[in-house]
Amino acid sequence: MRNGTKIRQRGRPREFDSDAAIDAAKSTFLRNGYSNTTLDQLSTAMGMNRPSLYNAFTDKETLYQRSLQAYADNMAGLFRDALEGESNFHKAVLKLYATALDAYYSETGEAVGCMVACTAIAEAPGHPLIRQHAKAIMDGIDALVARRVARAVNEGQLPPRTNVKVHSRLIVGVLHTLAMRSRAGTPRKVLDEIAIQASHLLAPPA
Amino acid sequence: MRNGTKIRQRGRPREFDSDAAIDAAKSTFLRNGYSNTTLDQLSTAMGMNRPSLYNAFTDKETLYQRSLQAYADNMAGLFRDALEGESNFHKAVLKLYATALDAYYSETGEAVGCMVACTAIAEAPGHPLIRQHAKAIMDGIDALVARRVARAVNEGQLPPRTNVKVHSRLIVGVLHTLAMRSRAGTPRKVLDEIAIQASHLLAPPA
DNA sequence: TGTGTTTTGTACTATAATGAATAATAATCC
DNA sequence: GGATTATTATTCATTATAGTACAAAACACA
Repeated sequence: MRNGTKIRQRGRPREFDSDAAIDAAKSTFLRNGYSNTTLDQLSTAMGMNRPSLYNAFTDKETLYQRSLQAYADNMAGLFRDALEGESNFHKAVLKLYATALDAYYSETGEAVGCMVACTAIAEAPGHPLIRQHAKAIMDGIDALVARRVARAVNEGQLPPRTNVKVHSRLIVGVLHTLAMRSRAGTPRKVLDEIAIQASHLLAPPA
Repeated sequence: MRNGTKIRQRGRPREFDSDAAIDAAKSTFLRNGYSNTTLDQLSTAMGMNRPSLYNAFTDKETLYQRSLQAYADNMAGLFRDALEGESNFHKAVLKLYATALDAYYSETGEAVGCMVACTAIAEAPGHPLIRQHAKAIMDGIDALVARRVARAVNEGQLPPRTNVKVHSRLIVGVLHTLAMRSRAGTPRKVLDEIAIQASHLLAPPA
């Protein structure tokens, strides 16, 4: 189904690139949230009209889920690279936070935070599917970090009695506050300080 | 203007209690978020029809701001009591987190998290006034905690070189992840563990 | 060249949302 | 009791929003 590797279809060819369209939807949803985004905004941003949009992505909620998953996949990749690329655990956590902040502040100078923490969670009580999806993504990030924490324990960079699960959730918890605060308008400099201090407490250097 | 201490007005008396109405609006907004809440839902929950609602509270955004402020005032009071009521800093932080979790899980068994973190922040990019309001409330909570942290430093329960501002923001940051995770559907037991572990790291006992 | 297939674009429908106009109602003040 | 004032209840106007019907367009295949 993905656009890059697709075989020529039978009928009239699509005039949009599926990945680019999802990417545009992602940015729109990330900025405006789910409920506050209209299909007109989406179809404009995605460069396709509503019937094409419905034909390709079923409806608003499905499109949101697709966008959310794309966002999560991308962020998980970035986080994994940050964590696994550094053998020093302290530096790995520092890099994790720097990577997150780069993403949270990326969109055209306006801080938007994290799509999961700042848009999906808001819809949780009213949209069970979105809640479950958000929960699953958060669990995935926890697990990603847990693997790195377990390695740090094995390599003696964290005490052997460390509760890996809980400790990972605390490390991820800092991502949550960074997301919140960035979207609230806190200057990046302040969040850099928080990230550095957090990495000292949660991943003591040497 | 508040209802409890009000002098008899001239015309027909109001049939609703202002505080109770705001409280109902608060619950509705907290659960559904700002954009996903309709004025019909609000007027039903508040037990008044739309014209009365508009007459009393101007419009949706103003009503939201009033509700948000009421929520923030209430939570700030609870947090202050939790922090100041305990002379032992570790226990104070534990109590802070327990207080927060009680609130995040309060509404009829369904976890709703924090109104600021989970509904106001979502609207931040599209509604500058809500963003500023949320930022101000978060700064207030930071300051509240900072006072308690400064006291802990003075009383030798934290090292003298502690960066009070940053450390407070980390303590508050744990509230953010608790809010996120509760609304995502994480069982309370898990969040209790996170809270305990966080208080050990951020407010070491003795 | 013609047929079948899928997408596009225009236009439309039904519904839901915010907000307001108006008249009836219930109190105070004189 | 009559005037004044503020609130309530009904109703409505305007806009916008999600989703769709239908015909024209652009391709593959034969």
